[in-house]
Amino acid sequence: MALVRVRYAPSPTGSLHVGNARTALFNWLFARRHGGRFVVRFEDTDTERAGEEAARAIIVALRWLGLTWDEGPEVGGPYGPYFQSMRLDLYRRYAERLLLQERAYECYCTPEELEARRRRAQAGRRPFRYEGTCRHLTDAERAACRRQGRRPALRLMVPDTGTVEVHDRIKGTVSFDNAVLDDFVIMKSDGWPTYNFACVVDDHEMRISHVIRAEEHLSNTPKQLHVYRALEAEPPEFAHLPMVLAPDRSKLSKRHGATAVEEYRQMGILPQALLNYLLLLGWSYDGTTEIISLEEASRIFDLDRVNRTNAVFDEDKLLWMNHQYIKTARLHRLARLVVPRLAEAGVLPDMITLGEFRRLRRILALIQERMHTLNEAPALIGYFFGDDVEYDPAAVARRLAGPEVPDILERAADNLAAAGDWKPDVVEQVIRDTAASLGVKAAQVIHPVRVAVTGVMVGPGLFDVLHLVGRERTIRRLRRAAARLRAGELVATVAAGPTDGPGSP
RNA sequence: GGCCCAAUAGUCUAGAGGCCUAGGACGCCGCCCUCUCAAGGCGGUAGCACGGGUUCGAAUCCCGUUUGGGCCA
Repeated sequence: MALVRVRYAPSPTGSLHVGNARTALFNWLFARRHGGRFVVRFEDTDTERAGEEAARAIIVALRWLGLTWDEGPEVGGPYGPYFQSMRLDLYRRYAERLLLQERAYECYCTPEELEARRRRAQAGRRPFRYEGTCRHLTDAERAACRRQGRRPALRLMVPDTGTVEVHDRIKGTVSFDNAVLDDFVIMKSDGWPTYNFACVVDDHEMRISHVIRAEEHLSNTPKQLHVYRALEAEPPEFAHLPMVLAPDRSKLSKRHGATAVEEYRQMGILPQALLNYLLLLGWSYDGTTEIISLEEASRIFDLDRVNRTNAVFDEDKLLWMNHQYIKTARLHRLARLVVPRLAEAGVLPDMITLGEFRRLRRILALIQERMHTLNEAPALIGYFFGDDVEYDPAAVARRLAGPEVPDILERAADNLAAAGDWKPDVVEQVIRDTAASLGVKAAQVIHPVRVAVTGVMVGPGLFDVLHLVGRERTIRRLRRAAARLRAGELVATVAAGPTDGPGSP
């Protein structure tokens, strides 16, 4: 195979959509797999909507995902610039050549005239197709139009018989009747190229060998093939990816919730997890293997295992995938990821000491397998920090409501204060001894102590929790909770609160 | 409306004529483990859109219908 050169060519009209991220990923992987080059360029000829800000957002998102490009914005390359709006001269040169070679012609029909014809066709239940009105204008007629102040668009001459065949790596051979095509516009009267023209000129100029893009472009491909033909250029290979859809099988849009890579970043999704999830949307390795790193994927990915059916974006599975990556993340890395979110939640200061960082790592070891997204971190580990805890009313009602609870808590506090080394197994022994001396089951001590110290009913094993919460903090919270219970504070809160549990003994 | 693509459980997928009484995963349900919640282990739920062909034999090939998606308008 000749040098593989692929491109991701987004239109900068918003943030990076997850469907587009998958397209970028497949291109990136294909380039890696075949030792090729991955090019990024912005198709910003739709001046109304395209924006610099959007381009920036897309660049940031691609960087965050780790989909680096060999040529493109910010990195440059031999075929730049990589914004179509900066390549207008090029399109004009190509267009002029086609005009000279009489493969394209000037069209002076105004939008109003075309619209009228379109309506007439619709009324007659006929598909609208530009009939080549201006194909055979004489020089004099053209001059007359220009004198009226009309500016021409440029149309490509398309044969009206025969077929064009798209040889697609994924769809197979797809053929289109030329009869359904018309002499489409390649340069608009305002001097800007149309999508199908600029795209082909760029792919040709940039020596793109494989065009891997979403299926929505399949219907554009016959037109593009006509442009290649007119340019006497060799078309690249095409591969049209199935679409990524919303749960209701419509196009994934804002009303379905998060659609942008950036939103998933904010939700606490890891880039590796998002990439892995996206990889499985339309591609599979053996039908069984699911956890595949980018590195691994870049060795085994290929187009022949891309399927042809549209896929629904399933957030539940993404969350599961994220959990897989969080579970197995190295603690050091996880800690670094989580610090900003803890700071934001006010659990930790922005800057923490090395000692605190180390303690955080040990805390994370306890909860990493129950964390599905990074932003669950504050709720999961907030109680390891600070003086006081917030009590979940339901937890208080369920575990602290009994009349014997204050005694149990104080007894536990006393015994823990007198304990030897503050280690998990020592803590465990003390708690079990406390239960024994009180003549109750261990669970009757464990549950109230957990709620008194952490404020919630759920969490890792209690002895590990107490160990890392720390002796002083543990004892302080136990005594304080006992006192507040005696004063009727905590229970009163519950009685007045909306969540009144059964209040078990 | 015209053209194009597709069709395996709620979702992602394996399957390229007999290996399929259809495999894996998410979700959901149950059990085990257990100080709780997770995690983990075990088990379960649920599918070849429909109708015709071809063939000794079809999830797999062909045609049609239906449904979904895309492009153009």
